[in-house]
Amino acid sequence: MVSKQELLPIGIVAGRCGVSVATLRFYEERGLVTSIRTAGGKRMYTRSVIRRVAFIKVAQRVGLTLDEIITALELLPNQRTPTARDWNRLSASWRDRIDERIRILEGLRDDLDSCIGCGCLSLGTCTLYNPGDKAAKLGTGARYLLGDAPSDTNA
Amino acid sequence: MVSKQELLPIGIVAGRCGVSVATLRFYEERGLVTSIRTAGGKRMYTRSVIRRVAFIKVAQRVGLTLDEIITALELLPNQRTPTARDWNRLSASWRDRIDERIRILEGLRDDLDSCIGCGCLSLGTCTLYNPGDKAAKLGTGARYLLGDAPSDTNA
DNA sequence: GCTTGACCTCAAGTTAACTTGAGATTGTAG
DNA sequence: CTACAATCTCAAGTTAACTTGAGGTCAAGC
Repeated sequence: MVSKQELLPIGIVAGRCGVSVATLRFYEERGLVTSIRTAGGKRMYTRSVIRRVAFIKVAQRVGLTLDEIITALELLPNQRTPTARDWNRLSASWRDRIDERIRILEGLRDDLDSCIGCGCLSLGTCTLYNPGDKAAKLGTGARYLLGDAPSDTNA
Repeated sequence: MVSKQELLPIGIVAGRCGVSVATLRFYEERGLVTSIRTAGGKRMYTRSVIRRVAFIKVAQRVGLTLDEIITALELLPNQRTPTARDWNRLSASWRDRIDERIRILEGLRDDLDSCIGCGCLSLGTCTLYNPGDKAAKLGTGARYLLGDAPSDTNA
């Protein structure tokens, strides 16, 4: 199924994708991309890998981890170009994720606004410190946005 | 200047702050907090450390790294409680940072919206892939939001 | 046939922000 | 006096997403 005409070596692909060759090898190791080997053992890529890496980078901008991206990619057809329908499904879920992160930041901004000038930061009463309720329902992907407070050590 | 009456041991402080004792030691090592030692060598903290840790955690939620927080703390008086003015100055700059992150996410969301259904992700034409201009002026603190595209390896 | 650049593998290093573990000490309650 | 929890120090481990390095191979040009 893979037309033989257009196989690209790793250096070219890296250049086109804006990543390093080491990154491509790393992605392959993680199962994010695949390559075909020449008789001499060199990786050759179909042009579709460029789109795939683009996908990965956009997903990372959305805040997904590589593991989450791997999962997302499993929902896509592995060897054919994703249809608008495939893409639609994913991008809609990404949109939700972005919206969620925006909401969190807006909440934080509002809390900050309500605190500017008071200098309180008094635990228990200050809404700025005490993000528990807001953070509770976040997916794992957004945790680093919140500092991921460790569970009580002693309390 | 430190009133002797109210020194707290590390476990209590950890409990009040919602961090582990190891984290407090780590923060001390990094110069984020200070302690007084008992004759036996145990750390004792003034209650102000609780406020300081609260400050650190909020700053982390805003997206600052510990190094940035160290810098921010240096702008604050080291031994007195920060005034509303001190706090105001910092929180205003945090607000800017949050606004910036919100703007980035909104831009990403809009790009995503314009792409939903088209499934393009075609490099060069798709605005979703190709965040260069938007990402360029970001502070280091927000880099992880964008995936921090490596500089050209080959190109 | 030799040089050279692109490529290969595998292992180890990087950064942030902690956490975990080992082994020793303190200090308080019984 | 003896437990025993709470501390202590110092070293090493963790996770993510790569990067860097060492040492070797492939293939095109001269």
